[in-house]
Amino acid sequence: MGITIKEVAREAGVSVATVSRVINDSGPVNEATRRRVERAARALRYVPHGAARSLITSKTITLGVLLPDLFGEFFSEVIRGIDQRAQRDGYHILVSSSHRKKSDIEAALQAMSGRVDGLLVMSPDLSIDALQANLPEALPVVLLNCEVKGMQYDTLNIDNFGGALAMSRHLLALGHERIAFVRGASGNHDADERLRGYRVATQEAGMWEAALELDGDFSQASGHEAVRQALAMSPRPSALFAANDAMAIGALSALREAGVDVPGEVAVTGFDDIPISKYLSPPLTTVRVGISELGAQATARLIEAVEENGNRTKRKETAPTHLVVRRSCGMHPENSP
Amino acid sequence: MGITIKEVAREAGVSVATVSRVINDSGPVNEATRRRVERAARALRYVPHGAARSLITSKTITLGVLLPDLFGEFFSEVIRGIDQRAQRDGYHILVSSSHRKKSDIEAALQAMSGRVDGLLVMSPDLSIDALQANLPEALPVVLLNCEVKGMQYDTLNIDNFGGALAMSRHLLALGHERIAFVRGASGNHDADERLRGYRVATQEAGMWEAALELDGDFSQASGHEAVRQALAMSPRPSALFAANDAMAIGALSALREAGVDVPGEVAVTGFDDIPISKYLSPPLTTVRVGISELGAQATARLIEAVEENGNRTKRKETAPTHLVVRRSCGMHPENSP
DNA sequence: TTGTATGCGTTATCAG
DNA sequence: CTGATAACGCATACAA
Repeated sequence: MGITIKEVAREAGVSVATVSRVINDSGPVNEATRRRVERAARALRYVPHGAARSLITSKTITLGVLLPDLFGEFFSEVIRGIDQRAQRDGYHILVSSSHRKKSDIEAALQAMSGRVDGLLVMSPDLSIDALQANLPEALPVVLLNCEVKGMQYDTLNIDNFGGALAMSRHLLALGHERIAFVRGASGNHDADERLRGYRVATQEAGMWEAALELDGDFSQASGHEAVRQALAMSPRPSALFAANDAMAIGALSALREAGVDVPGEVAVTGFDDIPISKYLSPPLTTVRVGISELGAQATARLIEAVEENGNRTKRKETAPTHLVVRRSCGMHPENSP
Repeated sequence: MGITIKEVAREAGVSVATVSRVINDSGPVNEATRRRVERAARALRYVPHGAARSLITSKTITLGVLLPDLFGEFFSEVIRGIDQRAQRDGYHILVSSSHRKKSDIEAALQAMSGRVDGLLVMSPDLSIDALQANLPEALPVVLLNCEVKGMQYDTLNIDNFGGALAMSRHLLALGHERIAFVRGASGNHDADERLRGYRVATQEAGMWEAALELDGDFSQASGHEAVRQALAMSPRPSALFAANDAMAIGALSALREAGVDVPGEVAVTGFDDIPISKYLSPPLTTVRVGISELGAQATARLIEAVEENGNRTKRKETAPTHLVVRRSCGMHPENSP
């Protein structure tokens, strides 16, 4: 057990109230006394107990972050954006990831209660119901890239559909007639929407073909594998649109191994715009979504809700906002087939 | 404010003690009563208040993680390793990063107190003194990749020197006579040690030359820039050893832009072995350190210390361990100049 | 099997 | 300016 405020008070010959005033710089305190208290605190290596503090102030200066996984640069970027914004406003982040089972999520949610002032949730598999059932009524929540089922929570979504649609149209405009698409993880909301964008674009151009849709799971390895299938097709696709950058990178490496010229023979595009994309050769063309900004923006919204909540203004006087992050395509692969 | 145990007790017509027993499954309780309590709890959406719980049990089931930054895949991997291990043992992680100023670190350290059961610190710039001054006496700490100044804390270090030494010797053994080295961030402990390994190897072979040491700061951009300098030299180096993978990736892209064949004309090697390295073309040769395992191992050690600490066994009955993570080189670039 | 009462370390509200 | 003292929400000896 550490040193408590009580021991500091005794050491300094004052009451705990005075020590508290000195520590928090709240209320008036004689300069000499202040000095005595500070010296005592330092001598004893006193550090205030966070949990006790939270209990009485009902503030934790901490934001809970629920993530599905921590693989690859995508989540790294999201966390970075979140952390940066949080830090800027003096908040910490309590991270919990890799929740496969529903019970895991519930446990995490429960464990967060009383330890965080707000919650940032990015869990495609999580239902709103599960959230509601395991969350204290009053906790502000921002949903990041979750399927919006109700309107009760603030949400922030990547424009998956629009991005994929625009990129597909772009490729079509370049004259590509056979565009292969590497799907994301099955059942994943992002994956579904991107696929939908691809389908709408290719179907409206009369270029859709079931065989051109390749399996994938967002991993580099699956992108690598998809290329093998694509190369076996005849006629061979002239463009490959991967549902995320990681798969595009895997695809790129497989194409090189196979001695296929990129983008000469096959154009490759991704989705996400993770930082490393710029340093690949050739630079990966990708739908830009501003990942870290996404995290930062969501965090900003959450903090706003948290502090607003602090004013006990009945909460929810402001309607939930539903933002969609616009994206732009890196319109790069100028090679027409 | 959320629902408290008291309200559940009233709703169920029992005392708070009974509710507590039901929630924690501690102590005996009549089956019928249990049912009543559970129903009441569910009806009210009761979720125990974490801070209050921590206060009385002096357990937070949370590990604090102090990181210097969150850039790139390296830290992403470290966090992943930490989080996985933590989760496996039922702990959460409270992350705090980007501490440039000393005051930032102190603030973070203080804010963690009472909110975590142990601390994982990876901060090359942090002095042991600063740690001691701002940490409760009793908090278990594991230092990850920090310069070991004293023996008071458990530490886990990458074998930076050994890895760089081995890689440099490997390149020399392949016949390279002019090996350029891209330094890491100045003042960084890891960077210094890797540089030292390179120097010892090249000097003992009589191949060291001041001009071959290039500036860098661990960023991809700096690797990119370093290549421009290297290419301007004459005679041109036949190998480039970057102090981390990110810079090696930047170097790779610059070399491609310049039309230089890798590894034909210039061999490129890195340090860290971040996951993406495998998918570059050509695959990046790198010193393998098992980043996520590093995080996992450190976490395991910390949890051990935490739980040992729980038994109030006076703490520190076990001597601090100082592990050095062995590394191996990816002995890949078989091209001799 | 259940309830009462105490205390965890702080901050906040009042008197003095 | 300072000091008692009551919360905060919960777990737990101890009584019943």
